Amino acid sequence: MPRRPFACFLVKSEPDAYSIDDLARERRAPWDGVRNYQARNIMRDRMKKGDPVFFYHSNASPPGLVGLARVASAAKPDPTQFDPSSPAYDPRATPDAPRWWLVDLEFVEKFPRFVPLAELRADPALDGMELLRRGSRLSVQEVEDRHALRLLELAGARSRWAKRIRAELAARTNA
DNA sequence: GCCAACGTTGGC
DNA sequence: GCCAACGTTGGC
Repeated sequence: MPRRPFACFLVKSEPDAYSIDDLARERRAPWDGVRNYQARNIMRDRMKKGDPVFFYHSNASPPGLVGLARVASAAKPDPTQFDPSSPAYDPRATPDAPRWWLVDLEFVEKFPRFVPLAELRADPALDGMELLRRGSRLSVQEVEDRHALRLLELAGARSRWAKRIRAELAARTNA
């Protein structure tokens, strides 16, 4: 039984709250505190262990694409929803009926080239990306193959794993 | 700091 | 089910 082909994703984070450097330091982190149903559904239903995840800095100056991570776990309940001392506490959730889900992310690389939002917007190859939609606020998004391939090119991704992903995306996109 | 766009809540 | 009010996101 062949493994499902990977799908690509993107997460946004405000670097003041949690940056790519934080993930680089921690190596691996639960992507907790997400309180949007669409974003939850993507983590719970779409992300699989081993999928590539682009890391984007929002509310930064300038905002832009900074690195690459990888889904490192299956989806599981977000423990912060049960913790009254957490800002992400949700009194409606119970361990028997969790409302919010997360996956763990692991650090892969900080890109050699930071790609500012303005450059992403100016690139015709990225037309149609969720991130670039007017008024888009979704903090966990799926990324189409052709867009993922372009992002890896623009950022000059150089990790061995990124190169493998890139080759596979190129093959898939041409198929 | 401003403000447009968005998602959620809650009255009806 | 509608929709106004509200809080949040995030670019600029």
